Amino acid sequence: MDNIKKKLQEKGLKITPQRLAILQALMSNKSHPTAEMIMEYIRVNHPNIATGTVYKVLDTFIEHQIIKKVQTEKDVMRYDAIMDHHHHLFCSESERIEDYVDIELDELLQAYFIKKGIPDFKIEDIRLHVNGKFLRIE
Amino acid sequence: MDNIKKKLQEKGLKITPQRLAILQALMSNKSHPTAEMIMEYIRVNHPNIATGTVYKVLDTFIEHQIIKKVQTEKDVMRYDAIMDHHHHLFCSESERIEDYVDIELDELLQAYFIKKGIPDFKIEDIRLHVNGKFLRIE
DNA sequence: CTGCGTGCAAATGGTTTGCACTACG
DNA sequence: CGTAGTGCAAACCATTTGCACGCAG
Repeated sequence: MDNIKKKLQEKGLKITPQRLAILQALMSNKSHPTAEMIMEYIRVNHPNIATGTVYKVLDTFIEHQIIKKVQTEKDVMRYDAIMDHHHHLFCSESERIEDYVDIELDELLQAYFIKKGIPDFKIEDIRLHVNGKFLRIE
Repeated sequence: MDNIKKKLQEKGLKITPQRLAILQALMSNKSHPTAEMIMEYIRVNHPNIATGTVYKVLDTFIEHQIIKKVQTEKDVMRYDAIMDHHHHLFCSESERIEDYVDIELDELLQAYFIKKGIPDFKIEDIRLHVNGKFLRIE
């Protein structure tokens, strides 16, 4: 929790109960929640938080690189508090999205593109979208 | 153009001027247009087409696997008529999205994941989101 | 204190929907 | 002809915005 406060301070952001609640929700919840899921989660301890505030706080976090938006084919945005380089596993049968970390793969890709390159394109970042099915229920 | 008609017939879809125009627009336009861009493009020859119709046609095409939605971080959907396996290059400075085909890479990835696998996950499809900058203006 | 952050409610904008009408097969 | 497809306009719904108030620094 102090960890969370420090994160805000480092970025020069004011510490407010709302921001703490939202960031804490995102960090405890690794399921890449939507704005609505976050609101539901924090509403227990934070009944009066406004919808607009949640979106504003999320935008602020994104601007300051504390969280990221996750791309999906649906029209609801999902948010991710893990900023280390990672890929995503998308379930083709549900809304489930999980992180996938694989340093070996990253090195393989890096080596491949250093050797091969893409014409007229400067690569900054490569993310895999792995679509498939989870075999274990969670 | 007959090619386009055949595509619709194969899927058991009725051939209508609207569908032909929309599919033709998508196939001639490799820039992954939004619904609005498609409407603008076909409005020249097709002034009376309804917004709702465009979305319905696009949804029908997606259902019948004639086109795909492209994932972006923005809240507008973009559409892609190229169904062969390919990856995407995203420009970090503009809205430009280009296709990236690389069989060698696909083979590399396939070999890698056959060997390594992902625990409790059955991979169906892997797409790279390559973020970066285009060095040549188009 | 001073202005950034919040709550609220109204506005926005891409997309969807319902229904009567049209036209493809 | 019968039904899938279209046009139109209203509805939807996630997200944004404007503004007055509140609270962190």
